[in-house]
Amino acid sequence: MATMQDVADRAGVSIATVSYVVNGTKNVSPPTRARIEAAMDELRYRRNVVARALASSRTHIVALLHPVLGNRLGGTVMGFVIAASNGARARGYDLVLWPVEDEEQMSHLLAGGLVDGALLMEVRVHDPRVDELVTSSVPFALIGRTHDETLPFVDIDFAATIDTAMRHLTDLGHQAIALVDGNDETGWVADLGPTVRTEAAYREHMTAVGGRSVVISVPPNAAGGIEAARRLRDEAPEVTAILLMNEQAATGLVRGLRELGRSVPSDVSIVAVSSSIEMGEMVDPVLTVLEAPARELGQLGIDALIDQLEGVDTSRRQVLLPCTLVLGESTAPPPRARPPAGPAARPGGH
Amino acid sequence: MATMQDVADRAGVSIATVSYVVNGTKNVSPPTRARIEAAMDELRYRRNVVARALASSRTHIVALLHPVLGNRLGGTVMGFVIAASNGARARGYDLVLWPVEDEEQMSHLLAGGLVDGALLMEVRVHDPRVDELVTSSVPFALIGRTHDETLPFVDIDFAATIDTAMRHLTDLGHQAIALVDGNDETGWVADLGPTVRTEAAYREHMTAVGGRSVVISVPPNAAGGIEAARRLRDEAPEVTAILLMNEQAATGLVRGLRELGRSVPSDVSIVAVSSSIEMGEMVDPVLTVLEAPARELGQLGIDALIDQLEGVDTSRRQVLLPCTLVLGESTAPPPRARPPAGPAARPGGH
DNA sequence: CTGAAAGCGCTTACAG
DNA sequence: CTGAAAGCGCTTACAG
Repeated sequence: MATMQDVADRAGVSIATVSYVVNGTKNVSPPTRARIEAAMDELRYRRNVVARALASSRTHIVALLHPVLGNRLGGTVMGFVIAASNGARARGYDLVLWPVEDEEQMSHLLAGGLVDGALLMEVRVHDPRVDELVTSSVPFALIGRTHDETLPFVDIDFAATIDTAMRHLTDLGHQAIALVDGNDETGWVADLGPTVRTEAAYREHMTAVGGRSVVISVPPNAAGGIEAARRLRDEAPEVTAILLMNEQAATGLVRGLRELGRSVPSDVSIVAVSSSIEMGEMVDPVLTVLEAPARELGQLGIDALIDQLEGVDTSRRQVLLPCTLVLGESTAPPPRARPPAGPAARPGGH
Repeated sequence: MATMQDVADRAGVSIATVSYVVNGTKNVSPPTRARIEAAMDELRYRRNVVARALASSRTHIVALLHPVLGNRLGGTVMGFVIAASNGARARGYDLVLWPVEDEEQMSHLLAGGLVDGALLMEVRVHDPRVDELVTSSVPFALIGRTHDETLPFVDIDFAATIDTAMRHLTDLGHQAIALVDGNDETGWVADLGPTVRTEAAYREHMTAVGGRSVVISVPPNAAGGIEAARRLRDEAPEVTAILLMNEQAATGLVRGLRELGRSVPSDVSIVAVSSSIEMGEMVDPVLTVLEAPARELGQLGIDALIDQLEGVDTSRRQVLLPCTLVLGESTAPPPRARPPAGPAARPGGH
């Protein structure tokens, strides 16, 4: 591996001058620059990133902190990770994945000086990692928000998203709408920003329209979905539409409903919130989803972090993106609102 | 941030001695060691990993090379990434995610000296990245195999896995068994090791038992599944069981079959190969799956790489792990082999 | 068992 | 426009 000194020798200049052209930090006369570039080509020179990091005290590496607990499936998370990784590279940074158990381990890692900053995902409403980061001096960016909404963040606009979902269902004629979301033994899922904010937006909407809020929390799996169907029958049989914030329970829910004699969408409609088209297609009937802007969030998150590293004031940057409604086959008018099938039964008909 | 020099000053020793206790590279007398450890605690010393990397020419970072093209959903990939990341940390390494378009970009990145080695995923049978790596001197490990089976690797044992699947189906009484796998415009999916090896093992099995091989390749989505159902009816109506190597087409396949009047599992059985329990649960009926050992592969892959970095001879290490059969609801005896329902119809009955 | 010193490959004021 | 030189914070023969 050729070093900068090798290039300097071959071009007949000092190592400093090579550094200037490699980094574009100072003007170098065209002839000198040409000689240096030729030398670099001939020697296939690649600047050693470790040496650069030590000398400049900037590693150009950023960490993506992912909680070990939360390795949920979900195309959303994967899309987000990949977008962040690509976005970092596009700006000359590398993304390292750091599985972080708790805030203590996090500080430990951050103190090693390997990374210039950190990007947090799966942010909880009460997130000790964030508390630790604000007291430390490590630059960071959040995908999601804690309860402290004065910090910068990029996140899904849950209010707008739930609004869209509700409008879609209301336009179809639904009034009794329930929310089915996720839960686990640790309480981790229940404290996630998306869970909390979706529920808040849902309750707010129901209160505004004078309806009753029905929230059912079940584990993120097929059994959870079946349980949700049963509890809905027992606790709120009037419900004709479900907001689903638990994609892994989707198939179980459809199945549970069917086993109780209710089919989707003719008896009950389902809208999956903050999901993906791919996940929606895994269900029969194909789910109507509010597609999470995973790639956009990944990109915006990494941009916020890198902007900050490069001196841009991001302290006031708070970005909210809504999910996009993608119609599937799981939503339809509620039974009573639907016009009867044949002309014979049409009320007030001929 | 305290430096090693700060620690040395406070403990009244030289910086070299501090380095010896930090790294455990030389014996240090108990009293000296105690003084140094106290100083480290008091100063909250953390060794600067960048400086260590430059001095030792070992960064303790390894890259996980993931093709940008192949950002497929799939719990398997995510599980594997997380296991590799955890496994690396457990051995004192960090994993960086590198989205790599092609082998040229890969070499470029590797030349920067940031990583000690690379772990490849989504290995294709003809993989230019691997060709490039063997000619370079960068240590690497493969999750998957190319056509060149003299290289070390860790991979799924497709022969054993297909064997298990076939035995399960054969035990139930199936004989006409088809393979439905994946395909895309680029041909990328078709060249993936798992696709190629599953098909080879399937054909071999069918030939051995004197059956006809039926292979249907469709896009990895709901429409693909529906297409597969139609083609099966047209091209091989005798088929009573399907090996599915395309989890994203699963729901479409079940649905397509049903729309053609064939239900799962009473008319047609399905076994999903190299899938996950989570994905199987996304389908109704819950799929019988051959669960991929994602976490084990991630762990073994990272271990192979790190062992190599630490001087262990891994040149002969080839590990194959079978998938595990997890029974769902999608497999049952074929229609004709099943005993009729009531005693009235029992052949040879009273 | 401990230390002085060279060196890893760069960046960056500073001087000319 | 170009260069000499200090310095980033460690590791590692080598010497004692």
